[in-house]
Amino acid sequence: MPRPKTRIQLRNSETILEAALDVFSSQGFRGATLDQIAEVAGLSKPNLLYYFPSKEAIHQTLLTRLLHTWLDPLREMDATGDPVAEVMGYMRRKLELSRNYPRESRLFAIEILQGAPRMREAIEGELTALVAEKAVVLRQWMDEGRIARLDPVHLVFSIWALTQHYADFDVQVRTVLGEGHDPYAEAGAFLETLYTRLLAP
Amino acid sequence: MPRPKTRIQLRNSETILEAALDVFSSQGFRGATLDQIAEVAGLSKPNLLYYFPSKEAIHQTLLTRLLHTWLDPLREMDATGDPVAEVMGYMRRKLELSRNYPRESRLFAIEILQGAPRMREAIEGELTALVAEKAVVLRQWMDEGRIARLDPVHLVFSIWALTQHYADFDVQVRTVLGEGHDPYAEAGAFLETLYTRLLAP
DNA sequence: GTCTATACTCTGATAGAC
DNA sequence: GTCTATCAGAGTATAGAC
Repeated sequence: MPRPKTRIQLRNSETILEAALDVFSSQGFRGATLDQIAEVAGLSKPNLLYYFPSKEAIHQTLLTRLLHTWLDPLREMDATGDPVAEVMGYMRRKLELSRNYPRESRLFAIEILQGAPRMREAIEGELTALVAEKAVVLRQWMDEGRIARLDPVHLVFSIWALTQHYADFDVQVRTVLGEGHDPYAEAGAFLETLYTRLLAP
Repeated sequence: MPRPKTRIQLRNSETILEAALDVFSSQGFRGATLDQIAEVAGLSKPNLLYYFPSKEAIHQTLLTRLLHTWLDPLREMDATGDPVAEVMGYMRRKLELSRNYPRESRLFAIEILQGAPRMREAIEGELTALVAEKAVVLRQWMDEGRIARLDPVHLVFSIWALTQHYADFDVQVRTVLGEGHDPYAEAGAFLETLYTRLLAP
């Protein structure tokens, strides 16, 4: 039943995807088992395979959905806005994404780490195109002297690296910080300072 | 044969670990199979299990070795040196580590991403202690006005995130950059600028 | 639509010959 | 020390009852 029609089908599909996100993001594709997903979803294993043709299909559905969520913050960076504010806004939106969707961040990270076997197409297409488009905008701002001259693509990489770190390495971050810290609040303040200093013309 | 004695035993153990690093770092613990490791190592599967008691033991050996390599660059940061030069030096050594040991970086990343099930102890102990020790040094430098006042732990996180990104997300980095780029050379230049601006008092 | 039962494959580990 | 053969368990997927 690849295309759910009824309300129940839709709800069950969502329940499965929600459970699958939980398991795939913490165990990776091969580490995850249908048993685990079924348990989290509160459904039987064959029932999972009634809604999705295979484990692979569940995973693929998650990845496809993820890509849009993931690229939206960059897409919103506006060429007509104030340059520093736009880059800072992008950084903030990306950090919020890490805070609010850490499982999605880890799902994405595991996929890329393992060589993007199920996402290569999207990375070569949509993602690369978007970065290229925004690099033009950034370079324009640099040419106008409105932000510091930097490699625009590596500037984007730095935002990815610094924000996703807090979701992907959550265990390490919380362990090193110890009790009584709000990692994302502190990260927000730190990154605010970092990019203020970096971007100043 | 947990403790290799002869030269042949030592060489075979190393061959196995080398192959295992290849496979574990690109497939994760569960994604990796003994068959794959055996194939890469050019040995038979039972022969692997003659040298190591289990798949788990191979993995554990890799992780244990890894930790020291991983922490050395930070350990070398010298409290008596020039502050800016010391932080920059640490960043450079860490980037070199990503360039020269990308598989180790990915092995570490996958482990943390999945909640550090086999490394929690080391993170809670050795790693946290080292960061705490170096945070004192950094804070001292800040108090003396020799580098900018920043959260020292998040400063360390930023170095981890920005350098490891190039190893862990290698596929994405190379795809987005396209042909004819040297990611690490460009990263080096970018990070040099970033930390020069960030650390200036 | 959902369940029980099961087929079939993969994989970690062992036995035993050489 | 290394190999062939094989076991036992886990895991994906399907058959078929209800």
